[in-house]
Amino acid sequence: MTRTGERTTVTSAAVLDSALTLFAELGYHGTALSQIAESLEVRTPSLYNHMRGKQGLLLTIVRGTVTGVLDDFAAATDGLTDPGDKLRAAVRAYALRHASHRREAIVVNRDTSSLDEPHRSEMQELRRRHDHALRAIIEEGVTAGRFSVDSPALASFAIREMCVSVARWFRDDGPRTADQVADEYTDFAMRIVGSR
Amino acid sequence: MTRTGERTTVTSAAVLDSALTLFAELGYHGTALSQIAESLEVRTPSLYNHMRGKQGLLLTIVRGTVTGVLDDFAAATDGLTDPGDKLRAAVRAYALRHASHRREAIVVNRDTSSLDEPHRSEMQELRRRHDHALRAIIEEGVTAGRFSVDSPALASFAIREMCVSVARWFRDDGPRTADQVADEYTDFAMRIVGSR
DNA sequence: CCTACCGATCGGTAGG
DNA sequence: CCTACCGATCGGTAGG
Repeated sequence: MTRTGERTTVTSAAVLDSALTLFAELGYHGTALSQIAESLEVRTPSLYNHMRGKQGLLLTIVRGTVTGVLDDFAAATDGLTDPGDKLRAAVRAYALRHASHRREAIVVNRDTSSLDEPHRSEMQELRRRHDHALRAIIEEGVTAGRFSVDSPALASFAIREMCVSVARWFRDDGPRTADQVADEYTDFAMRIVGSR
Repeated sequence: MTRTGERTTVTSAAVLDSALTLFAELGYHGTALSQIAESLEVRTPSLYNHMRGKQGLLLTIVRGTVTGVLDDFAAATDGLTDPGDKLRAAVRAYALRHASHRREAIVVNRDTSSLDEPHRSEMQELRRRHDHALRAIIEEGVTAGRFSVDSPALASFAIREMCVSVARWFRDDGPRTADQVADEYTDFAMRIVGSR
């Protein structure tokens, strides 16, 4: 059935996946709906059977990713009480996500600001929530005398961005698995906060 | 002479500065030349007396920044032989630049890929050169038994992106000076590589 | 799923 | 520095 010129019915998931790839590569404003249509071998108007519009695609991508990050964080740290254990688990989950959902991470980081209001503010608020949760762990560790860092805020920024960068260079066919990278970045994070 | 409705003659530098601000805020593809013109209180065609075109603005920004990064690196590490000293100096210069040239850093990181060929490849090559130089210091330190890190490549990525992130949150009117931030990030870098 | 088409806006040029 | 204007392309709609 998979012969040349075949006609695969387009689905919402396929449109979203194509948007994800193109937004990640060319940016939201650098991608035309005609390119998404072309990659799916349909005409642009046909896309409107599977999406609300260009903004809708971006919102779906961003919302799904930021809520996923928050869910990851909650699941990873659930039940843990030691600040070291919590930081390790939180960073590991965050780094792992950036290796396994590279396109999503790139789009969220570059294009969340291209969302129309009120969605932009909503999504930025959700991102801040994760930011604060990570910082709280570091502050907790400092207070408990387990971490040694001058500014928890700076350490938190540094750790976050370090993880985000994984999305930009990780390759599935590279020399390291996502797990290995996540482990190594977790070690970096523990070193940054001076864990002992 | 600075009364309302005044007519300040537009210069190339003014066009570039306005482009820098708008590209950093809205992205290259998200910025229209009409917005740059509006911010300078002239009509769009007038811009062409001071630039080659939109691509020319982007190239000027990117080229100036990446060569500046390379020059910073050379000046900072010149004459140093100890890997610890070299890494400290290189990271300090890189972090400092991201605090003091925020807009440039944001544009280079987000929009270098929007450059037309052959400039895109040229600029990416220059960025790689800095990348390799930083990594070489780490490898040197590991070989000399001064640093302790599993993968110099991963550590190098982590340190670079950590510095880049400074451009995204640093404020001149914030609680920390650029120097203080650079110092703290340098310490983070030394911790990441396990300097001893 | 398509063709036909919309108004808006884009970067850029002509010509003064 | 401007007005006038260019072709191209954008996201999206009508209507089937």
